[in-house]
Amino acid sequence: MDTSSHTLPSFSSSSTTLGGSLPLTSSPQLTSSSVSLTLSPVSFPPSPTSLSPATAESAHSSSPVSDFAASHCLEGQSTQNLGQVNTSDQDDLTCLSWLHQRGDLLSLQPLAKITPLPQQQTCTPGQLPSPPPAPVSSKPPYSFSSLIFMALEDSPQKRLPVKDIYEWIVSNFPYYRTATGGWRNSVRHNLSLSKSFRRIQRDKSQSVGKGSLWCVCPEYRPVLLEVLRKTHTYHSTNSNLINKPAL
DNA sequence: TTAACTATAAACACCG
DNA sequence: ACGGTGTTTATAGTTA
Repeated sequence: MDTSSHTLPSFSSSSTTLGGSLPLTSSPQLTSSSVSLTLSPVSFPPSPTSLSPATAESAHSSSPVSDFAASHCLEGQSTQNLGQVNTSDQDDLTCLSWLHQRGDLLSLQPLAKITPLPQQQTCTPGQLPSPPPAPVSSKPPYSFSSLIFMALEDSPQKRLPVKDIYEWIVSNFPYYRTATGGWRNSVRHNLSLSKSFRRIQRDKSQSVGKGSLWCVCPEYRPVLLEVLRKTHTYHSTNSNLINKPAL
């Protein structure tokens, strides 16, 4: 089985969340020149989730995500890597390196700042105001790849163990607080299959708990960011047409 | 209709 | 033995 076809954070709008059943109700917002993400406070009345801290903080240009977006540079990685995709990747049918060559990633329209969820404060204490709690009945519009991406970007070290990724998602997307455990399997599945994420073997001397640390592959960062941008654009465009509850 | 992609479920192996 | 983690396979749904 060719797993490569499953590994990319595709930004084709064909995903279940992005272009599929359109279960969404939240409205992620991407901002301007920093290509950062912000949440729309009112676009989706039944907005259950909000674009996480990543998006929220980006409004302040202070979150890891926004920092990344602004700098287009990964921790320990120079920007040159962003445009670099090795030959093997380019040969890959699923290679999305062309995205890196696009010049419109910095030309997103500015959007309204959002009000972050209260849970976000648990992740980034002291940085965000407390918005009213969002309903938990609707599924967030983000693919698991996006969720993982946001979680990793929001971590100080840009890397997290699976357990912390779970916690970040639950903290920022209340839907998953009550969702059945299958989504965790999906998270692990995504981490394992997606080229966007890389496993970092923990230093045994520092190892606390099980598992490895995961980080975003720098060359796929723009791709993941584009996924978020497209998600945002899609839902912004259709917010007045689509208001379908999650499954 | 087909390909591509994502979500979900399940099975299995490994490790602490 | 158990639970968490990581990998792999299979299947279904959706869009282009």
